[in-house]
Amino acid sequence: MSAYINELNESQQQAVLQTDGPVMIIAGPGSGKTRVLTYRIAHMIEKGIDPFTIMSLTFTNKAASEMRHRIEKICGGEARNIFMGTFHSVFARLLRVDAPKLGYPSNFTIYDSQDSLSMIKQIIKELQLNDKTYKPNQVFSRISNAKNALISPKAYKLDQEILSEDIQMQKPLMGQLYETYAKRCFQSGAMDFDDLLFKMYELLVKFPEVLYQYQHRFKYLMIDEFQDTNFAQYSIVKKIADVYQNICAVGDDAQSIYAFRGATIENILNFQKDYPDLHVFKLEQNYRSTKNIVKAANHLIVNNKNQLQKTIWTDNIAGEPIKLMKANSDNEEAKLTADLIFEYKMRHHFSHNDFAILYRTNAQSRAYEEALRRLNIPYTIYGGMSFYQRKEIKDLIAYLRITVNHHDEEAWRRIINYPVRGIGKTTTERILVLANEREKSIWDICENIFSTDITGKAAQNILAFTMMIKSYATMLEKQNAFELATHIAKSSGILKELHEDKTVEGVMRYENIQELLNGIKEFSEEDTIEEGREEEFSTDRSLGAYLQNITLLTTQDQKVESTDSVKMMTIHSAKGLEFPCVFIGGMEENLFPSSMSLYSREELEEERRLFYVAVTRAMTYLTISFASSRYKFGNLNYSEPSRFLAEIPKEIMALHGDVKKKMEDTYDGDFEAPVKRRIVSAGNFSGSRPTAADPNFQADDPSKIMVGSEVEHQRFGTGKVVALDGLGVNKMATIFFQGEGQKKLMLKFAKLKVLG
DNA sequence: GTGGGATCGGTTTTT
DNA sequence: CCGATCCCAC
Repeated sequence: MSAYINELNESQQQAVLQTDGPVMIIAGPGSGKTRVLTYRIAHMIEKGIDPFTIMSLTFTNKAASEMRHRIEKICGGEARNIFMGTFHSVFARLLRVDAPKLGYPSNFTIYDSQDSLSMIKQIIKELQLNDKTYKPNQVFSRISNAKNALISPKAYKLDQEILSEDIQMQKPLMGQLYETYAKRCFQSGAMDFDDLLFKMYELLVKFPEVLYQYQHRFKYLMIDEFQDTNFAQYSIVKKIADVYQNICAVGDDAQSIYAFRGATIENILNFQKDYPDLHVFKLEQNYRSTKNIVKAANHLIVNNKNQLQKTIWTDNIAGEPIKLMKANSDNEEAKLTADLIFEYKMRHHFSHNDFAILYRTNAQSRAYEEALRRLNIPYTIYGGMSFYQRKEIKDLIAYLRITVNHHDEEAWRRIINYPVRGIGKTTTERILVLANEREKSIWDICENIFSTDITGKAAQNILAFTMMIKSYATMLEKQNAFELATHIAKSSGILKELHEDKTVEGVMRYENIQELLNGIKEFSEEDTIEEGREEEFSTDRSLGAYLQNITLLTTQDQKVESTDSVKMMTIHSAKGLEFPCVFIGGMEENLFPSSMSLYSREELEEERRLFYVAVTRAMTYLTISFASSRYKFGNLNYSEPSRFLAEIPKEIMALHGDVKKKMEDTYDGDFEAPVKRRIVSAGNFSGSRPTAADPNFQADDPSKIMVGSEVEHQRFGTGKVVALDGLGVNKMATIFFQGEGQKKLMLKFAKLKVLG
């Protein structure tokens, strides 16, 4: 037995040594799962199994490449041949070869959710349906669920049960929408995220020879985070593993947090049914966290009825109690957190990397950002609006996409008149109608624009556009991705347009484009595997490969400069990670558990598992906070502490004493009273003149409003502007003002002209 | 067809 | 808030 295996405990060793046959590893948080997986593959390779025959599905691409490096250290360069990545990226790679069998081009576009949603909106409009009853988001998730359950449009329309469901939800035409959406994606040569699974399955079912080939190539399969796989994913791996049955599922039902995406614990139960001679190993010893943290986690999770039996235990020290912080507002919560980070850092000599702030929703990051910035603490936010979703980036990418795949309808709609080239709504809509009528792609219509009733200048403009794209396409072979992208950015006029915009945002957008180009440059020149990137594309440096790569990046794959920084992310994005010092914020009822998840026991239990995941990210220090009043639209109450807090035993919790004192300092002793916050209706300003939208708000010259200005509100009287916040793209701003006799700040929205 | 102001609506989590 | 969309004047 190799030396490294001796480092493992008994159950870990057993899991590593059982390389053949169906295996399930139930691995609690911090139980050394990654190690077991790594050693297991290393052991297989040392045993003589060809790495080329191993497929390993991980949750992030980064996890895959890290694991690859670790195996490489043990076994050498052979590890390169392991087929590794996320479900989506692995299938995308396979489909790049086989998509033509299904009628797709091999350089098919991958639609991200924005593209999908936009397509659905377009279809709803075309079918002249009311988007109040057919809410695009709901339609999208319904379609997504169908695909994840491997229900085709045809099957969907034939299913009486589904139909009656849809009728009950007053959406009898869902089937038609699904069908149209699928058709339009197909005509655009595009697959959405769900298609990568759905089409993969279809491929295996429709083409037995392809299935045969994969079954005999991938003799060993490993699936990490098995609890978060959905029906489609499971069905695919099961098919591939059908001949050799060397399939190893690793997961933890207590950490299943993706039911909303179709993941189901059923998969774990089905796995046991599908493979009766299954070897099950349980990893229950936690090497990550203190006794108190483990205890808290165990006490939480027992409240879930729906779970497999297991007890996590640890030999680690008891550690400090779990700190509970109460703040008056979200901003206060963030400030206290930042203060505490500063303090911990001083006292325990942590580096910034040792801290993580976890929250339920992306929107919560804002307050933390401000607070950390004020203390000059460097931070990195994972997730939220990613770089690649920014408007200017998507615009340029749309050009690249349509160059690689001319039929991409979403890309076309996005850029057909950007920058402005005299092709208006009337023309675009006519082309869309024609494409539908003739069952052709939009590109086909544009190419033959003179065989339509579109004439004159509009037709000329369309022609010029198609010529331009064609000219880009001819460069695909001669120039590398970077040269081509740069050329496109310049000659399409995007760069010029942004360059002329001298506002702060305009300059930023320009810089973003430059950054994107730099990224493409790096990609097209690199010949070694980069951290967080799929090795599969390391040989393919084409523009098409680049596009596919970036759409399938996970939040954890996000490239971070190697700076020492506090990490901020949603709990979902924190899966698989650990930090010495963890802060969980926003523990208020309706926020966590989310008000959207209080309809059924299952949903509530998923929220509890989510909290469980958050708690078990912590190694040494865990601080949980909630605010007694949180800024929020609508009428939800965000002031009650989360019910989950009551499930942690009192004896291992403590109110942070220093924090209490700080709270007193900040509020002159009256910190007990919740901050009164009112949201006043918007006051709009057109140029320098106020409109009548908020008659309560008066200012002599609103365009001059700045910090310190005197302003008047009919109900709240006169006051001084204390701070301005926001000033986003459409120049909406929040005014905080403080009036006489009012101790608390008020919120006010106003549209302002940005000065100077 | 364009650009801007005004208005409305929506908010969980992610590949 | 922030984005999408409607509406209107040029």
